[in-house]
Amino acid sequence: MANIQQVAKLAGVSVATVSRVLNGQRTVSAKTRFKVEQAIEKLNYEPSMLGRNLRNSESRMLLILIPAITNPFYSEVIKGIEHIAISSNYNILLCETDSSPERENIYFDLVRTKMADGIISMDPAVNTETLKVLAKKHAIIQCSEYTPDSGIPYVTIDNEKASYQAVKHLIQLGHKAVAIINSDEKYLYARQRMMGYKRAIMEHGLELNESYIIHTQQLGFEQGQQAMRKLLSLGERPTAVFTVSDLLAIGALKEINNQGLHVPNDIAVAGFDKIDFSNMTNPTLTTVAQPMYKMGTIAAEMLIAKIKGQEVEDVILDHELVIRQSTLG
Amino acid sequence: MANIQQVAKLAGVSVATVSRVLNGQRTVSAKTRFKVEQAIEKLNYEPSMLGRNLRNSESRMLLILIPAITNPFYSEVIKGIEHIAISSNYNILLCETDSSPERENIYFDLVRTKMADGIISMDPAVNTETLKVLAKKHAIIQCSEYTPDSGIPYVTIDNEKASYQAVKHLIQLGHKAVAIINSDEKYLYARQRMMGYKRAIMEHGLELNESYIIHTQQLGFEQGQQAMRKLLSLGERPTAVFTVSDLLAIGALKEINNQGLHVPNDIAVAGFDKIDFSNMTNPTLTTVAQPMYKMGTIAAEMLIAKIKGQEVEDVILDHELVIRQSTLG
DNA sequence: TTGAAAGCGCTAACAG
DNA sequence: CTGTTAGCGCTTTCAA
Repeated sequence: MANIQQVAKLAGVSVATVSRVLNGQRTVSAKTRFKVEQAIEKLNYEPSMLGRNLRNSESRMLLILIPAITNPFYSEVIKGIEHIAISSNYNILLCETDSSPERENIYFDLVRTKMADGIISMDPAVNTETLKVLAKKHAIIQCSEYTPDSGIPYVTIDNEKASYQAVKHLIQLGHKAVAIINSDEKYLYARQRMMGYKRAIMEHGLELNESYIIHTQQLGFEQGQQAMRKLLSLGERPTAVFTVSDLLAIGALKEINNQGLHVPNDIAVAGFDKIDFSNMTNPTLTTVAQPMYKMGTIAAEMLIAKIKGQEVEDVILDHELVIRQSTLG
Repeated sequence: MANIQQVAKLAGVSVATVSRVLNGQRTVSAKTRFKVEQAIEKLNYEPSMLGRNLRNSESRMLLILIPAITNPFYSEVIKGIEHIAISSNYNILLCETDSSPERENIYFDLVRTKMADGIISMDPAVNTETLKVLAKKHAIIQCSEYTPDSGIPYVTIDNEKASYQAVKHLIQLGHKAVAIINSDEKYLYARQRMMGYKRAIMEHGLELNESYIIHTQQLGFEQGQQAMRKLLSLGERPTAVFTVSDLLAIGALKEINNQGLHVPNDIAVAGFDKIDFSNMTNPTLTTVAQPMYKMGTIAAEMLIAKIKGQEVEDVILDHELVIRQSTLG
């Protein structure tokens, strides 16, 4: 591997000049530039980022924290982040925390040790205290889940409203027994979506039935099945179910089918996220579309701005209720 | 941010000694070590990887090339890679090529510029020629899709046999009209799986019907739907379909349902990969299980060995036919 | 327009 | 057991 010295020698110039050519500075004469380019070509030279990064005291890496890589919601957001990162000459360090604090801490070290220039945290289970401390010295953005009044900039949607609209949709279809499958309310989004649910129930003069409120530890398919099983075992079972993730909804769908019931005729189901799979089920799933890709691009732009030392504002993106077969009674 | 100099000064030792403590060398007296640790603590010091990496001429990053991050097959493999990487003190640079050569080349630059120590390529559409050239100077492993006789080590499964077994399973259920939805045969795995299909057909004395062979450009849900639509429009439609990905199978399932037919009674369906979703469909999907996580761990181990300069052998892992509802007539 | 030289933060060879 | 020193490959000031 050639280095900048050898290029300089072959071109008969100083390393400074080679560096100038490398960085496209205009203060190099055409003749010199040509000589340098020739030398670069001949030696097959590629500048080492190791040297450049040390000198510039940056890594040009963005650390992305997600709880689980297999969750399609995150995949889509990451696509957006990647798009912006690449065009700004950054790369992505994708890290799966499994919502484990130890793992999380290993990854935080990446920014402490300068291996990453900033963090986009998408993990609802992130240790907020650590994050706040870290945010004092490093560029950090929260995406989707956030920490109010922490001073850490975030991009998200209006979860309360989204949830309200989904539940309202179910109620307007004539449903009076509407259940919710929510995740643990230690998460902000879960609390917000619960508020939306309750507001919709109240505003339409329905009764809040505690047995129609199920909490799950995770947002997966199995949890959806289990939760639905509980709901179906009730004396008076709900006629509609709103779940806070599509995976939960797909699990619920499956369980309803398994018990010989029909969606939406017996029970209507609405999910959240609009992951690709929500359109592959039978029936297709009514769901709240989050602008995942957009969310990713905005988060990346915010982070890069923050790294540059600019001030950034919180962003709340629009969502959209997508009505499909699972609620078309 | 404190650096090693400041720690040395505060501890009253040389930077060399601090470095020794940092790297856990035994040649430091307990007393000195203690002083250094105190200083590190007090200054809240974290060693910069930028300096270390330049000095060691390594980045401790592994570049993972995948065609699409949203494909659950890759997510699972990545989990395996990540597990090994983390325990060997490496990090993952996840790069989505979209099977685009330009994009791919940008990522190859990461290894050329020392931002990554090696590559695990999982992209079937990777430019083999470039990869071969790169492999002369850099550590490269292929995972799942590979290039025979290229000298690039790989980990994969026996695609021909897997395909053969799946099709044989369908035939043994009594099906005589078995179709295959395959991807473009410019890919090795597609050719191998086609061979397995043909062998199964031949060995059981069935006739090879060209109209039962469909090729798709991608492995997604929509392509599965479209392919199935073609098959269903045939005068004599197949009674069983084998697809080379679960997403294709799920698309096929959907299309069959849409046309008012029943799986498996009217048409049996078998997929490939055993992604999580293959168990969420209704009916659940018969599929060939690839050991995705295992494949990831092996690929990572191979790559790290290769980076260390060791010789590595190709690995062929076992697969397994998982029989579920979609073929239980 | 160009070059000399300092230095980013670290590790390791060598000397003591 | 510990310190001195060179140097990894680059960028950037300063001077010419």
